[in-house]
Amino acid sequence: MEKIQKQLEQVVRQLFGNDLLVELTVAPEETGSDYASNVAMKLAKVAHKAPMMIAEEIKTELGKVSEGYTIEVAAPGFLNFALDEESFAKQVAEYAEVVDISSDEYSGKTVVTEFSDPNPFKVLHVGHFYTSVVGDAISRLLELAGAKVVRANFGGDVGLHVGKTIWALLQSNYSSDDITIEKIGQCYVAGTKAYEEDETAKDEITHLNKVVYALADLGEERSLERLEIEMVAEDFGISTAEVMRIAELYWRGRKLSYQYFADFYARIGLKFDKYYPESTVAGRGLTEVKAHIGTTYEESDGAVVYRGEKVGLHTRVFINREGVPTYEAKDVGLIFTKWDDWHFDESVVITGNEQSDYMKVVLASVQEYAPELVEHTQHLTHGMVKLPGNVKMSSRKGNFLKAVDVIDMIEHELAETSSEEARSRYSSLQGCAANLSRESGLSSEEPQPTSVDTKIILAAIKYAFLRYRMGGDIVFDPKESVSVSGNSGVYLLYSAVRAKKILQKLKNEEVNKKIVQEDELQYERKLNKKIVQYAEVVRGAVQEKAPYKLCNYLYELAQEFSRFYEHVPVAGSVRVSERKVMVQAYLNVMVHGLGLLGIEVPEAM
RNA sequence: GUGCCCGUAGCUCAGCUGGAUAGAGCGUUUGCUUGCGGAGCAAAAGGUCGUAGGUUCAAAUCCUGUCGGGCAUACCA
Repeated sequence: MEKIQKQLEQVVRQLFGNDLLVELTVAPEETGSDYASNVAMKLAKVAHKAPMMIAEEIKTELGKVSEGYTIEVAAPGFLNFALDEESFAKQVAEYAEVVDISSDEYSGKTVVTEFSDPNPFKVLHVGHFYTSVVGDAISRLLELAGAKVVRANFGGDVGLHVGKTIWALLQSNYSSDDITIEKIGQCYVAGTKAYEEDETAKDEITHLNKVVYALADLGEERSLERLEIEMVAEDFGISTAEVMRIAELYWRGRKLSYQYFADFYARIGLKFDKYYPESTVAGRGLTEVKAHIGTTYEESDGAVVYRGEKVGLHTRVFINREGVPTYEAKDVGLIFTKWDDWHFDESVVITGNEQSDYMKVVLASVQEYAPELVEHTQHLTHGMVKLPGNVKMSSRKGNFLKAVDVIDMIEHELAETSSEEARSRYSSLQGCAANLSRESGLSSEEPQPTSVDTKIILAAIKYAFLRYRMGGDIVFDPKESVSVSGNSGVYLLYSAVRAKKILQKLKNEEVNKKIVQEDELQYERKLNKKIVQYAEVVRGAVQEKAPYKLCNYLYELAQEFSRFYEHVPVAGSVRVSERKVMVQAYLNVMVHGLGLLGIEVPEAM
């Protein structure tokens, strides 16, 4: 394809002295060709000639150098290219050997990807699952393109939500020994409710929040020292015993939270290179913002704000009137900290789209005094995860879908299946759901080696998240995601496993000649055509940081293989050696592509 | 009010740096099981691409208006 493109560009330049962008696309099926170009029609305007005539001229000229393909002209001026069997065979044979599509677009570059970003003291919900899967897939794509990727995770270990939670924990008289991640989650909901409904509670929480900031500033060790505790107690006018309790609850809860995150990430096969708790960047953010008061930021109503209106945005508060840095200032601190840590060539931040304008304001402010950091930063956003039927989830009320619930839901869906036949078909999946639930007790930060069943369920979920274009809300349908047919991860896995089975069979093959039907060659050709497009698709997916493009391609590829599988015998055929190459190439591409999505292919299903 | 995102088949989505008859899956209807695993394959029905204009040889795609939905819009993250 690249060869055709180059030759075509050359001819266009030669004939028309014009180096406009020559586009080569995959030709529609009915044309019987493989690739198509519309240059002739684009040239019609500048050359003042009929498109068909231009196309014919190009065809004649290109025909002199063309090799391995034939050219046709179609109304109203398309140039269609059909590859010879040998050209296909050669390319497919390369994929059968090894999938080598690494590009150098990012070679030698450092990219920091930031995603997932859960807050300690809050529960991981389905949105974290989604953004984690998407962020990891994008990271993998960038790694393939040669980048050194640093997966970063930014989370609010200080902030109002912590104040609310600790307040409720104190109200419930919990000690640091008997809190669990579940109790913390419940107390966050209770604390939020009190904050909204009870003025006294609101004041207490605001005050408590400042105590927590002070303790976090000291760090775990110092904040538990007698001398420091006495000073904090004096500063905030509360008893040393109370400070002690708060400190213990805080550090214990924080530890439980980070362990809970690590456990979850390990279960889904993901590992972060760097955690940036907000407490570790808040100071830096405060310093940067304060240093630019009067130039970039200004004081207003006792707070420090940035007037986004001057660049078409809105005003946001960076330091509130209590002197506490808001999320804005912490994000400023994070940008500088990342820069100091990695000197990134690119920083990719992935969050929900509700933060779109927020991030613009933060970046616009930093742009004024550290433009080089902002120029290398890209903010990607995604929508919310919704359930079928437009079910809304509210995290404030606590009635939302937890990340682990996703797995439970699938288990539930499977159990609902009523027919005897289907039940037995699903039994292995049920087992794996149970397996995953059990694994929740594990506490290793390394990604867990996954069993066959776990691979299937993770594939189902990850694929269900990744197949949508990023940006808008997505609908997660548990039923469809484990669906054994259609555009699902399970379907892709199944098609790959079938290919494996064919290859295993061929190891002890007996030659049993079968006549090759004419239509079999059509299925071969279609499969080959699809396989050969892989490198191009990956390039596009990397460029646009769009894993969904890869998903779409892999699904179409699996479909093409399934058709081939149904209609074309491999074992025993006189074309067994040629077909073996195709199957091997298909399997290699599928395994490689799914790998880029963070999905593993099991040996059997 | 202002800004951003979205609107394509009953449902969920591709297609959007303009190109050939707008494509998939689910669901519905109908076929295919001595066969490398039927967790599959084949086929049918289903569309005024929200709507009205404009630009162009050519518009789902670009521009403008408009309607509908979502998000953001000062001390949460």
